[in-house]
Amino acid sequence: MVLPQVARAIRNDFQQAVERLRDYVRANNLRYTPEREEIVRAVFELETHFSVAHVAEIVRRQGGKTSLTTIYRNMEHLVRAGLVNEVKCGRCTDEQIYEHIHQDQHHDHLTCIRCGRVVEFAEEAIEVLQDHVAAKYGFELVRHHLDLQGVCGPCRERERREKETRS
Amino acid sequence: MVLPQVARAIRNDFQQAVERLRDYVRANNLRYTPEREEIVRAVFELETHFSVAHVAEIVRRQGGKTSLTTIYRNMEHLVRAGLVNEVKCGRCTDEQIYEHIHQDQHHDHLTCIRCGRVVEFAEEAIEVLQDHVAAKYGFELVRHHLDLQGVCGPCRERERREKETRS
DNA sequence: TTTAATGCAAACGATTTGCAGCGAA
DNA sequence: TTCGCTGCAAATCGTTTGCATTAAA
Repeated sequence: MVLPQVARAIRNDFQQAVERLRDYVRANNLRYTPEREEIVRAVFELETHFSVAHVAEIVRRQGGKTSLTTIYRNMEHLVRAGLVNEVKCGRCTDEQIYEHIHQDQHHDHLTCIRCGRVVEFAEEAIEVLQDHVAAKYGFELVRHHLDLQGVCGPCRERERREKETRS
Repeated sequence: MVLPQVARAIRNDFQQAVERLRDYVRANNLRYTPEREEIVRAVFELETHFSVAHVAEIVRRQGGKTSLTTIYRNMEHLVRAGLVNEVKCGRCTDEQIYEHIHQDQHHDHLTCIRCGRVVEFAEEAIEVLQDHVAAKYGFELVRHHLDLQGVCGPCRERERREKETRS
């Protein structure tokens, strides 16, 4: 069961997202279709990391019939509208993975290469250094992808035990 | 025309790579085939960033007839052998892009989202912070992918001029 | 001799595209 | 009424796999 405050947060994110989408649509002379709203609703039902296939699943579960094609065609708009980000993470080779953007807050990822667990973190000092680096090479930084990959505590522990058992 | 010192560097990298591959093959009870050497030779003929298709092209250009399938099957080995890295960069959605590893030196990427130019950089301070972050969450850091995306100087300049012309 | 490696063709799976019909503005 | 949007089916395209054959060790 979803906790009340979480439910509220999801609802708020969804409301904000719809708002943004409307602005985006208006600003670009596009059309606000029920399919688009259905997609946004599904997206914000999902955990932060999701694929197009996940979105389609939720859409169907909610009784929607928006086609896969339409979802694909709209992901690009959601990105441009600032609702979601494309994620480049370690084990996302086949499908493109996306994540919500919550009130514009930025974070990076720490991925466990054993169990796949993903931790999100924000480290201001790293951001500052990145700006310095970009400036040093004459670039104006627009965005970045940082994926730290390693072995998480539990997995290290497990591997330690396994090694012990073996010997 | 390739400068002498560059040619020498390429040759050295290739020699070292072959060495490594032999070690890897031996250590894993695999076989050292002419196809594998052909692939490594092609890989080190290429610019640092390349795809499987690029490798195939060079192989063919050099008169080799190693199949695409075999190249695919061997890229994984080259990665494990420490000869190349998989790269996760901004505009590499469709194909997997790889890069050479030169004497184990590490670097990150700064990509221009307009012209696609890629600058490699190494920033020790960022690496240190990454270790801190990983440690904070109980992770043992194995590797990371950092891709800074922005607009490079020339592209900003060009856009500035275009805007002027328009107005 | 053993069995990993190769090449070909077929399979796959994610994403894209052509096109006819639909509907938001 | 216009023209962007949708759905379907077919097309793409990078990558993987099954299988018979070849060759390294």
